[in-house]
Amino acid sequence: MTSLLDNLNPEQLAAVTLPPQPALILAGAGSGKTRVLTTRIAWLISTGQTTPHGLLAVTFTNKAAREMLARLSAMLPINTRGMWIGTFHGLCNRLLRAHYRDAGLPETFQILDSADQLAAIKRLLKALNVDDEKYPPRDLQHFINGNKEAGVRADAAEAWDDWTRKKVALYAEYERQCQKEGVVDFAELLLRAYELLTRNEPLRAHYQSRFRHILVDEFQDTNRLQYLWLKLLAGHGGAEPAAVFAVGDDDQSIYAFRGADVGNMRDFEREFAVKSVIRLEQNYRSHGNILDAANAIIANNSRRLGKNLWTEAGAGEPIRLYEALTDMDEARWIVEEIQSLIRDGAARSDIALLYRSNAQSRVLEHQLFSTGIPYRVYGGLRFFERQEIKHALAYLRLIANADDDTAFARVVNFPTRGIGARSLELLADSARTYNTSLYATVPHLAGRPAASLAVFVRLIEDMRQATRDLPLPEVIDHVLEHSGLRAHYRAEREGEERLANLDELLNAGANFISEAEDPTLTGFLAHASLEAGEHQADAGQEAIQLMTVHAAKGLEFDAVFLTGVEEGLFPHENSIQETDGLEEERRLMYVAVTRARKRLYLTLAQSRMLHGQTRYSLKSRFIDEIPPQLIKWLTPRQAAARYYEPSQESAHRTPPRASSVPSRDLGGFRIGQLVRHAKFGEGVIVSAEGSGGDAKVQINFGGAHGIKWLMLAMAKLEAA
DNA sequence: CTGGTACCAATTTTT
DNA sequence: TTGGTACCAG
Repeated sequence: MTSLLDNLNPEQLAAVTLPPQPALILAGAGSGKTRVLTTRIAWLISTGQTTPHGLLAVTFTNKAAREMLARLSAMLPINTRGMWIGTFHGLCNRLLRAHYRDAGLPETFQILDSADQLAAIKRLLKALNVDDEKYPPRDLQHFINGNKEAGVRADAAEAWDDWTRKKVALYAEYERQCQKEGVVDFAELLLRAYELLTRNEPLRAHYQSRFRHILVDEFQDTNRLQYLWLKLLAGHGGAEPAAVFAVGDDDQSIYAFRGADVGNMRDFEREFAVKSVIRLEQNYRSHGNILDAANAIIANNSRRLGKNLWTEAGAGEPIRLYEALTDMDEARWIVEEIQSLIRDGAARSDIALLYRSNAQSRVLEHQLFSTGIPYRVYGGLRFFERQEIKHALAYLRLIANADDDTAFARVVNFPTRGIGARSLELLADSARTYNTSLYATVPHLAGRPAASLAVFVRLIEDMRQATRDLPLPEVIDHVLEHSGLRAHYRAEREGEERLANLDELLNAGANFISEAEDPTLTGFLAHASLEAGEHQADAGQEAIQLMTVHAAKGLEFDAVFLTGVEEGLFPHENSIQETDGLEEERRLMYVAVTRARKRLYLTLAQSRMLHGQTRYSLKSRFIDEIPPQLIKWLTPRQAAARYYEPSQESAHRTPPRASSVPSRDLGGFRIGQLVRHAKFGEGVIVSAEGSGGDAKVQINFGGAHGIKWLMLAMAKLEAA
């Protein structure tokens, strides 16, 4: 029993053994957060304070939930199956399945992923003849999800102008459509579960008395609705509220753009009158210099809950900084450095290349590829998002729930069976008149298109009959064969991979029934929506790891190359306009830096190809926020000066694409040159117009002043 | 219904 | 530059 608590540091121990009361654990990067969370659960159970049945633990990703379960089984000889440990969406799905009638849903309700939701919205706009220029489907999707995540239904949504009123009306129409089809989107899972518990007193009382302990991971990433859901489930304000154990790090909140609200941490502290705030600041991951840099960067943010990382490990190596001329040079240099790291015995999978935006990966990939270094890029399409898989799932969904119009529309003519846009329009109109689903409307239709539609409906009916009593993998196999999907991809020139993926779907089905708690077709379909597949699989593979900084959250590597550390890129130029955008970028920088265990490289390029044109940028302000003594410049100081400066040093260098820049009389200045302006400070000349006395130059001064056009004659520039 | 082409926009993303 | 989408001809 005590062995459970061995090797915890004092703060971790304090957190794990807190009495049952609201607690907020501020867990810094690499401070053993998951360990504290799982040990807390194990401790609660092994000391008899609760049973596996009496607690609920919630995470954001399936990966985190799985890891928690795995660690828990290693700590305690209990069967974790059936425990309420999972993602917000997974747990809400479970709740809604168990009480589908009370929630007003069909037993086999389907879950729309984001792409399905968008398709459903487009279909709705078409059916209602709405101008999708004025109401872009994407905006509407954002509007609907934003409202749902704030806990606001269409009938409660406020509108001050016609445009918003129309959006609210469309939101209401969308709700109706989903209800009719028996489908729920991701946000709906949460909102529906929340409303179920709000309205159904006995049910609420049941779960409130059952879950006496609620543990929340990554609390800083919760949105408003998730917070309300937790508050409700905890019985906050009641006589015997559950003990909510919230773990998070406000400095690692990087998902505000998708609704995460760090404010929930403060609200939690206040509303739950949290007495125990525990800071986990001892870091077990990185060397001192890296932590010092991270601390220094994040100290520039205001409104922090406050935290400073430290380590017992030594200072370690300095942070290496390399400034290249172009993005290609940057990539070339990185790859050379990687080769030398590998020569020195580094494992490829312990080296990561991080970037702010996905577009940056191309150059890096190109260089790695041509050098023959194995690499892996994270963040592409996931298994259940592939076209052929979505098609197969659509057939399965129709078998489970024929009213699912999104699934219907997806495969009614795939493989092609002569059902064109005309017929579908006709069908959709009819469906509107009868207020039935597309599928159910088919028998009402007359004429030629009706015949081919009827054949399709017949096909689905036959498949449903034939698979009624088959085990899941055989159901899938039957559908693949009889839908014509296999034949279609067999005939396609490059269909081999798709065929292989379809076979993989069979395996997924087989795995599912051997492991799942709900081994039904409906269960499998929910699984496919909620767990689209691993972005972060094959971590053990011997390859260099490439990913965005966002995707790297939670991971760690011996050596990290953070690339493109430039104004405009990181911090991203768009973020400057957003409220608190810069602070979120800084948190992102903090996350990036704290991924490194031993060695951190920051790299940047003076010019970079972006959107088909060359862009010139300055080094990121975040570099200036790192104490200079922690940094080792790998670029000689004079080389860090701009190559296009008319100095002897750079005279022998070939300015890239010099010939493509039209030569103009810019009074001795050149495009790309670093200059100083009396008021705006340092900047790079990005482009120019006119020449001689009329010459105007566009200068990128970085975030504070941005990009400006100036009359050369007036600006009194000097070379910096 | 397929294939071509013209146009546009272009962070970050889990469920 | 790239990728996605939207529209038109065959």
